[in-house]
Amino acid sequence: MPELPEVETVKRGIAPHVVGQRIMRVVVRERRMRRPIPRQFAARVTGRQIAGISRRGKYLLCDCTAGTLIIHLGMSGNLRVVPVDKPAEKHDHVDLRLSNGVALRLCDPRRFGLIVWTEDDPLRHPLLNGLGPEPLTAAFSGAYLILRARGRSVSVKQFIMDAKVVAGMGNIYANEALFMAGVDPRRSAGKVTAAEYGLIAKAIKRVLRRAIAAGGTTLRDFVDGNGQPGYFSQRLLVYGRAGQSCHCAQMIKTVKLGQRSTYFCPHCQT
DNA sequence: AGTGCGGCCTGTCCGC
DNA sequence: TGCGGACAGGCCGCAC
Repeated sequence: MPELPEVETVKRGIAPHVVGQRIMRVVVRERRMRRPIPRQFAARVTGRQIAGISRRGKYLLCDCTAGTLIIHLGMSGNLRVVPVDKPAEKHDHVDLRLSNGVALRLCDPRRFGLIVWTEDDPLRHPLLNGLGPEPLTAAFSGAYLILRARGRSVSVKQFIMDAKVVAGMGNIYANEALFMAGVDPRRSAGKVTAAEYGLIAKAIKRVLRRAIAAGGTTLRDFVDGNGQPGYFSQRLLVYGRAGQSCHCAQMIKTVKLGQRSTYFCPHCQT
């Protein structure tokens, strides 16, 4: 499931193949995504040159001449560079055929993802407008978190998974970061101390950087822009490890917080 | 405003 | 072997 490190991995994987290329042809095989792909999509996008690829939270931004493609991979999406004549398989919904003979192919079995064309400032687009700071920037810190957490009663885990608080934190890395910070995910966000938020912010940055360095986390189906899995799953400390022992020898527990599976060590996280 | 929950969607896995 | 159901979860929209 692509979270921030996986999207960053995809971005780095596809960039060398697509930046500077022209979109010669757009093939839409399935319009039903989180937002239906409009009829005019192909006509709007065809002929544009790709100037660069960037990322905001879990959104990929494909900066083109006079417009931007905003792409989200949802739960199950992947974006790959393939030879233009490679036959499309099930769930290969969109191809962008490029001037260098490759296609950028969007595949998304669960169709939770989206691809949107905008000619306005993409960062002002309703999809991106309300996003919190990027976790790997100086704007994201313990001081910022304690400020935002004032009066919040939700669990600290739900709080750091709130995209309005910080962009791009998904379930896996929220669990890992709280373990690394030694903070119990069930605690109310408003009652976590400033010192603890300092640890949480540092842990978030550390786990995301490490995951990016490992090429992301592949649990079942994540592959990068070249079809390669990520290796961070081997380094997960608590996620998916209920019933196994923590390094402290205590058993890792699981509970549901906001409908999401939550993993923690009752001994290490207080 | 903040909170909680249902819905979207398919593949996988488990138990019967 | 087949089938139903639970689960995975990012994000949105709705109700309170």
